[in-house]
Amino acid sequence: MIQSENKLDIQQLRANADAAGELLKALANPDRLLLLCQLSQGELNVSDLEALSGIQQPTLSQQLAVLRRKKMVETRRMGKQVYYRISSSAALSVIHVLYQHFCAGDAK
Amino acid sequence: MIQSENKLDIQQLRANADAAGELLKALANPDRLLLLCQLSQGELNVSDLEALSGIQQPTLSQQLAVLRRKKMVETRRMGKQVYYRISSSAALSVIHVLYQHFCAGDAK
DNA sequence: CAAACACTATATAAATATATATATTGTTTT
DNA sequence: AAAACAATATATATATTTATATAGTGTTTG
Repeated sequence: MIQSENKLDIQQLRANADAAGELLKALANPDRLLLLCQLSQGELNVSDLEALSGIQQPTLSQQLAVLRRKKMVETRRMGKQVYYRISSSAALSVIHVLYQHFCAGDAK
Repeated sequence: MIQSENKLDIQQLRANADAAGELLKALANPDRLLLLCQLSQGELNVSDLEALSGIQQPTLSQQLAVLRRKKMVETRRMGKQVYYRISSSAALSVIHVLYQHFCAGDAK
């Protein structure tokens, strides 16, 4: 039955689109992109991120909380510092593509 | 001056993050992703998109309007039909990456 | 030119996200 | 144990997005 196969395809596609949409919503904010861009170079603690991004502390914590909640990052505590790293390979892939398109031409 | 160089880097990064954020915001919705996914295979008119996506007409028009406004797609009229195609290469790149991560394992 | 068709626009209520200020929780140092 | 430090949590006003209903525009057909 072509009709029902087609239906299934749409449902499958929609499920995928929902999942991909969740990922993009987690990334679709300049602050969070900036943070993930820095983290794509390796693990950093919150003070590092604050200095490298120029994001003020309350906003920083709020946006890091979003990234934690949406499973984009994982953390590890060492003494007073909390270190962040990217935990989503899909997020990392998107960050790389964005880097190509939006940062590749920048002077170093 | 290391300090001012650093400042410049942050400003440049932020400008890039703003631009990339605009792109992701345009994509960060399941309906729009589904539409762009279909369009990544080639040009389609609105009736095609409605059938292929299962999105109801008013929502479809609203989301197509968003994609037009944000310059993700371009259109061309042929008689009564309006044909859509992806006009943003950055969007296309992101769609491809998402396909790899979220659709690659699907049964055909 | 009127009806049908394909599509776009407007309106509005509800849900989410953002900006910003303030308070709180752990950890180390003295 | 108190002070200082690094980070998280809460609160709230504003803005943006989404869902949904309804109206309108441009094109072809009879």
